[in-house]
Amino acid sequence: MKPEVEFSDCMCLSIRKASRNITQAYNEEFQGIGINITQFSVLAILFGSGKQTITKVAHHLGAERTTVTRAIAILEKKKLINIVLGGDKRERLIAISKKGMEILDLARPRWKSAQLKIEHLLTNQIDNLRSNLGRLHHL
Amino acid sequence: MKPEVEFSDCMCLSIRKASRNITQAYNEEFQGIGINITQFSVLAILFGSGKQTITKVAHHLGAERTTVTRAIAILEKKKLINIVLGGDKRERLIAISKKGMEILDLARPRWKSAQLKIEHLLTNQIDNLRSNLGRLHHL
DNA sequence: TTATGATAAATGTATATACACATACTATTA
DNA sequence: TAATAGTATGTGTATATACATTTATCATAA
Repeated sequence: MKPEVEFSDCMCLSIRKASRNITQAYNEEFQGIGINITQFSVLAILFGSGKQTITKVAHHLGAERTTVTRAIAILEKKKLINIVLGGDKRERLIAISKKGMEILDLARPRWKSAQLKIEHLLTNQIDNLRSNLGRLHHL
Repeated sequence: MKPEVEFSDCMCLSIRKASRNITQAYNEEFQGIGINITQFSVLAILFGSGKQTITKVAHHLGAERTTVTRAIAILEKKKLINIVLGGDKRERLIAISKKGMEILDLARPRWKSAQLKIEHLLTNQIDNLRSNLGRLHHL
């Protein structure tokens, strides 16, 4: 009683499972730091690209704007960012705070450690994988 | 003012972004069907492997048990599954319902279409990618 | 048989994600 | 200038995910 379509190779299941696993691996490295990989990625972008709107952060991350809005709210509650109004009163400009910088410094080696573990696991295939993932822009 | 660690190649960001993109691609195919790719995957497992506990469904999916619990609740509300108690009263045995079968039949070609689009996009690299993703078990 | 440990599942809480809709402000055009 | 279109953001709602805790039941050992 086999279905006409073979479901066991569903790419969506594969990628989502991998995404969960990798996310957990990074978050384990972040234990005790006070942020997770999501928050780290926002702080890293603010550090690297400076003060900017939520919409721009979302573009940098390739994430939904409203998803970033919720992430920003969490970072604000933790005092890891500063939010100021610009000339355009629709905008809220987000900047990493002093406390955010301190935590980012703490987190960087943890991120690097997680990154190296993944890279080690995927040796020689990282470039392939990254280029595969990059193609997904066009969906 | 470059950080010591290059963050732009974060594997976690890459995979999560890809996961969101792929999930959206599948869900677009499912528009109008009444289920999404998550629900489809549960129904497909119930169809393929028969009546089983939530814990076993979670194992099949490689997902958190409590995540599956919430997914089951949604499928139950939609009447796409039947839940019965077995001899072991701790267990709830989940089976696909008649209505679930009908929707699964509707959804199968949509799934196949999404799958083919992804595979086409990743031609010749699918096996590489799948084997990469498969390695993530060991994290 | 009773105490204890193991197992299946639900629930509470926090966060991540997507989409529809609402709101406020800016820019442009008639 | 007034009307309209566009932009930045927030909020409501549903679902996905993870982890801690709780509850019910089963299995096993004293």
